[in-house]
Amino acid sequence: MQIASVIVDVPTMRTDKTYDYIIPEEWTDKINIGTRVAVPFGPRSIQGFVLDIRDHSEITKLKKIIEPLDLTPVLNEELLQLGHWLTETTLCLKVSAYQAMLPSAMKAKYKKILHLVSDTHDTNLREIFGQKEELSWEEAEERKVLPLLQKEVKKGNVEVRYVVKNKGNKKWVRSFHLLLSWKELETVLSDFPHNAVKQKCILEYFQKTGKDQLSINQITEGTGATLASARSLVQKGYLQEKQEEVYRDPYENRVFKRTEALKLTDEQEEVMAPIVRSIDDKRHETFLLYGVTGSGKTEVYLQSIQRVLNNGKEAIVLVPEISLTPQMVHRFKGRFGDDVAVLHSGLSVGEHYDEWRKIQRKEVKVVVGARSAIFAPFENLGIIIIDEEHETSYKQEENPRYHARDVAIFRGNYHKCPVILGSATPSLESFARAQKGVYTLLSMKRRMNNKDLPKVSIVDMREELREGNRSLFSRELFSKLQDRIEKRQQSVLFLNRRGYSSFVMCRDCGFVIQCPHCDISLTYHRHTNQMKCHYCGYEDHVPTICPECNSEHIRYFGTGTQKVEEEIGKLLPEARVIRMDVDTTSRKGAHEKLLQQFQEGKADILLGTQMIAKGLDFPNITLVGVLSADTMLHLPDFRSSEKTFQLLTQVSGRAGRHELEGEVVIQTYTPEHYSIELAGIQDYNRFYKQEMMMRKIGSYPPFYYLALITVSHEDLMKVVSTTDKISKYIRSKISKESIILGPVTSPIPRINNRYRYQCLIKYKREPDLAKNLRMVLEHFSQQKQSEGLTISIDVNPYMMM
DNA sequence: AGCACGCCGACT
DNA sequence: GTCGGCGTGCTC
Repeated sequence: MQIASVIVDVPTMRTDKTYDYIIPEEWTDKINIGTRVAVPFGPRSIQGFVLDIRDHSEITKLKKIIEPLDLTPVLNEELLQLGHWLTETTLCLKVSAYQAMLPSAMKAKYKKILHLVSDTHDTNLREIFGQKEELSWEEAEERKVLPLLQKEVKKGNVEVRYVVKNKGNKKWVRSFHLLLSWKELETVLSDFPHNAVKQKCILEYFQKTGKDQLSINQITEGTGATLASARSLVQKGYLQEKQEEVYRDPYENRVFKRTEALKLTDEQEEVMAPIVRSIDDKRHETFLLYGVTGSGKTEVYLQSIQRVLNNGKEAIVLVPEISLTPQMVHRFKGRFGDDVAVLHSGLSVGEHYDEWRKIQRKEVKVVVGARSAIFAPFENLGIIIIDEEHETSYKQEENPRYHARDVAIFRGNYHKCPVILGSATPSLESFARAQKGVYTLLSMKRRMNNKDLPKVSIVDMREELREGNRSLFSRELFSKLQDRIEKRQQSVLFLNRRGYSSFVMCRDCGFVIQCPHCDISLTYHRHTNQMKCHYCGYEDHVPTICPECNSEHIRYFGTGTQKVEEEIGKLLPEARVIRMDVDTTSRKGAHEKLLQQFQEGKADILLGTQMIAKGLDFPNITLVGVLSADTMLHLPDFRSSEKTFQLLTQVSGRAGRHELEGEVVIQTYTPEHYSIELAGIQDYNRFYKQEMMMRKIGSYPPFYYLALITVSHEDLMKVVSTTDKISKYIRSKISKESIILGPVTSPIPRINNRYRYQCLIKYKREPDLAKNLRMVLEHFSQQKQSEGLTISIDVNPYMMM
């Protein structure tokens, strides 16, 4: 007898272990390690992952697996190992780890069904069920017969069945297959009964198109006939009806212009050499490809991948979500055509699932995608590339809290293949590792067009104020904007995060309206004239008088993209502006469309947030303006300088990428800050040195590793005491070289009426830390359940909030 | 997570 | 005396 060890889909600590089940005879060849299965668990049935198959079990009262949910295993040996490693390093549950590796379409849905026991003659029950034997739980609830039926369940007249729904994700199309040869068809048509015109039309359509298979849509569109007519032909034995599986193609009807490999520059040749060596030697090596904006990193990626494909292997390319712009997709599809699958959050669940299955069925060789694409189920990986390596979106902010870079290196090790981390502004962690020789540093210092980096001027906005300029634009930026419009060149205006854009404040007493449930200020939204909390979703109208001092001088402050747009409208009425922010790009495809319009020269100014910082590569952009460089500098985050520097450098890189020279204007209230000053002269090396010094002084990464424990509960006292207990426990278990900060309040002390406290651990080497942190989770898991206490642990956090 | 079992208050 | 509240504990 075969026994399967199964991880069940119940995301709690107490069930975070394998449960043994008997594999029924009829499934022995279908159920393998890595297959998803439906299993009984208590009174219900749920989904599980088979992790192991053995011939005995210590458990005596074993149940049987209900059925397999896949024909081929969804997790291979590598992904199983990877899942195990994920749970160990990020302290997450095993189910969460495995689920994170699969498309969300594979997450089971459960359905409860009330089933009428067959020998019941109760007329009342018969009436409720009607002709059917079954009734869905939801329907019973709706018809308000649930309490009655529950009583019948106790009596044994009705039973509750639990069904694991392997969501019908595949898209099927009804199609008809011609069973006649072309010659036979001709004969049949020549003598076709006159009372069946539509049927004749269908056969003639087959003849006309010369296809031996047509979908029902093609038939109805081509002939006006209906399904019934086609079915009649099936009856006559001329056609065969089939269900054909089709992929939903998000890039359907799109032609990608085929591109050829470009001639590499000397610098590109130089960095290619060690990468190619690593590919050909089948040796794992992590490269940090540090190349200034416009130095041609993408071409290096493309040609490395070509090399890998020539060796019969596969490639994963990660790009940050926001830069999954059509431009990047175009370049990959253009070079590798149908060998490319694209995975990103803009796809529907079904589209995502289809792309994933193309990978699983080995129908593609290259994946371009956001963070989770790192789990693409390739079995013969030859290279992993992470573009814009420094981007924080590679870190998942929910369980499992993994960093794609770490997963990439795990997989690179497994497959003995190179991992390339590319950036114009590498993260300090990566650059430090490259300096230490852990990664191999490859540099590209020149732009491909041999143009200098754009000229950057930093404008002190305090000075502007002193001179009486209260507008959003400095005189310098404004005159340059005017100049570009006259010259019919394009400009990009960059504004920081929407969340910090505008808040509501009283001008008399300075009172800022905060969320009643969270300790952060509410954001003003122009289109609804409401204030909204970005953490809990609370919304309210803007008050007409200040709740604090009753003054009427209450208004919104700060600068949102909408406000800038209005101001441009006033100052430069002739300028055509395209605004890109969360509001204008939320509709599917809007992002792409707006960029398209800008590219076609339908606007003079592109105004936007974060999302326009990357990937823009239009020849006519000659001016980039950053309206306020310091908004993110003052965030309570040790990486805020790094983020500011990266952002300013990336944005500046948008200008002058082609023939025309580019200029950049950065407006700031703190021009003396090193991250702004050094971004201005685009001096990464000096920034690196300066920032490393700051990190050393603050005992932050890359000098120390971090682990952050956050405790939250409605009761402040409980939070403080729990965090204190945890801090004391960790202190007792950890070496003297490590630093523990806590308990301290979280940078956002309250979200959704729950108080938040933290304990931050800074360490260099703590082999037992994961074990101890797991102890903390286990120890408090009981309290967690009963009292609603939440404890989250983030190893190597990126968001300190 | 769900669900059963079990022990206390407010009702026919 | 019972219906139903949700605290506790378990699921191979």
